[in-house]
Amino acid sequence: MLHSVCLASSLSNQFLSPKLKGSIDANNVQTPTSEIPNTSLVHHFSSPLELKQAVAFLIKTNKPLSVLPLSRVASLCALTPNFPFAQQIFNCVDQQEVSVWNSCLRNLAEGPSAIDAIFLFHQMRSYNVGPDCFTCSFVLKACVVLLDLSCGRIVHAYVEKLGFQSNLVLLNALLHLYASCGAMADSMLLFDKMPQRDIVSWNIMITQLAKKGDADGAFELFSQMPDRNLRSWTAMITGFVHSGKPKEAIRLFTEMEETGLRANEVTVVAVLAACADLGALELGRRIHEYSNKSRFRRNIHISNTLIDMYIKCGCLEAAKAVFEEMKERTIVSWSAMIQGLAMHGQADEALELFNEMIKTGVKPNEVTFLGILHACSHMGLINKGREFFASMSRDYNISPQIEHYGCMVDLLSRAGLLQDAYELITNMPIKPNAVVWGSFLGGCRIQKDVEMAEEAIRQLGILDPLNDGYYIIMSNIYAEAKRWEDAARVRKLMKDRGVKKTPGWSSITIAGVTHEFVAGDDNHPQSEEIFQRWDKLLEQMRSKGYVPNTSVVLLDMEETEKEKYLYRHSEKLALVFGLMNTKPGETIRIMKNLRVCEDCHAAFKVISEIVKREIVVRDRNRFHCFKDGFCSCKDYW
DNA sequence: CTAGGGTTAG
Repeated sequence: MLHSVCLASSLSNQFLSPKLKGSIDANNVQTPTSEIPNTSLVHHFSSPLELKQAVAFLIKTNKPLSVLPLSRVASLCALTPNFPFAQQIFNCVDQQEVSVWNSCLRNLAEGPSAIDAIFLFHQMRSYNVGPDCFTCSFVLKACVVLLDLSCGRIVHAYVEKLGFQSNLVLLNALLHLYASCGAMADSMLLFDKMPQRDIVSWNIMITQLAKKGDADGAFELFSQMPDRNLRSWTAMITGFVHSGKPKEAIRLFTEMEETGLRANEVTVVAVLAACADLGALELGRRIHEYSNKSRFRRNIHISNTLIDMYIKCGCLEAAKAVFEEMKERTIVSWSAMIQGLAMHGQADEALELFNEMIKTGVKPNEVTFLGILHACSHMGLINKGREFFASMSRDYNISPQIEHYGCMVDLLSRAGLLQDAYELITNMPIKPNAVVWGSFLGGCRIQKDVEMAEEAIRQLGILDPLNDGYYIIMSNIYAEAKRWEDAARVRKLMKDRGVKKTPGWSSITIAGVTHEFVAGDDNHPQSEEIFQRWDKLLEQMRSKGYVPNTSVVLLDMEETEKEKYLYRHSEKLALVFGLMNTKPGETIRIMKNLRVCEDCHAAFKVISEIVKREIVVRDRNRFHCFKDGFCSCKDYW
């Protein structure tokens, strides 16, 4: 961080004049004892007082002032007009020397106070010092950090005025700046009219387009570019992941490997993130091995992403193993692990981990609390949840965001405290969004409270009228209350508004091939066998006391018809297919895009006992791990 | 002497 430039030879003569030496009375400044070679103070001072101490220390101990890092001295003085010696010190600097300004700018732009670089740049202009291309480069860097578009435009004007139009480094920095400030049109315009481009120009555009969610546009550029390096591939893979296209990300990664390029740390992180989204455990494991074999095995980003990948693939134990063997952990590692335990319904362990984290001296952030609140919500720990919610602002000065309120509403309404939840919604300082009302609606369904649900759906009709999920829940609530006309009315409303129901699907991956099932699916080549196997299983299930719960079927029809529907739910098809195509005793892993259905949940518990297998289901909210007739969610979900 | 692009938890 402190790459200060020492102009060793010239500093004592040119920079700190005898006049200055005289102006600091070394005997009146408290300095560390001279026995300690206080290199840290001499090199790393960050306040005027420390600079004063450093100068006094050097004078007192008869050391050359030339060891002081010029750029720090100058930037400190330039930025601290109240410092009594600032002007004098500053006057000793050759103010017309652009390299001195550049050194200061570089340090500031790279450090935590990029805003000072901008300030210094303006001051430099007021001293009538002409910027050169390095000045522009450093200032642009600060502009990107601060998203300071207007300063960036000033620099752009200099670039034009000073004739740097063909300097690719500067043009690329401008591309980056415009795009990251949201001025994508300016960025594209510049990109289009650039006399020439290099690989960096293309990579910037790919990254930025993908960040804006335009993965197709990014891929078009990726396909067009004349040359690609590892960063191009990585940028595009990351772009697909961020645009919710993990399959494309993995396909591209495979293609990259075929060209003979080897993934580096960043590529590995991107691919692991794709595996996490897809639940692609086998590939994830392969990448883990590859990463361990490579020299970048101790990369903290990779470990963090591995934790997330294993969690999202349902391998809590593997995630724990990665977490345990990390030598250093960041808040991301802790938060990911806590969130993972929450997703798997292990609230006690999540809270334990939180305490351990606090003991280690790591400060929680807003994401950590989201994980903790999730844990409480998934296990119905009402008082603990309330306590943590209060604690986050009181003890850690983190004000709850809309997501935290969403968690609390979920926690309260799921636990049956609909009134408390409603009060929280109406009293919260932020305008409740669709997610908040959606959580409330979900609670209403569990509590079978039609009236409250109607209030929620009114709000949701305004906040998120195109989201099919809310209509489905409402219609479900009516259906469960046997209010078929109302249920039909909601369905019609949905149709009138042109809202399409998201088709539910479940998938299972066997030997690297992912098989997807939708409800009633008879397209799979093994459909007949699946249905037969299910009928056999059903007999065993009935003898264990399984009774089909036809109330989850929304349509008004005969009971036997309902059962038929029920038995063709996508998760059941995927499970039976899995049982048929894996070895006895092997864990079955299923993914579902929606929440798992109640009847399937009951059925899976019984089946896990009959077939003596662990069945792990990842639904859109959390994991259910079925084993010996029980589910890890303890039926609270 | 000095400059530009790709990374993790919700």
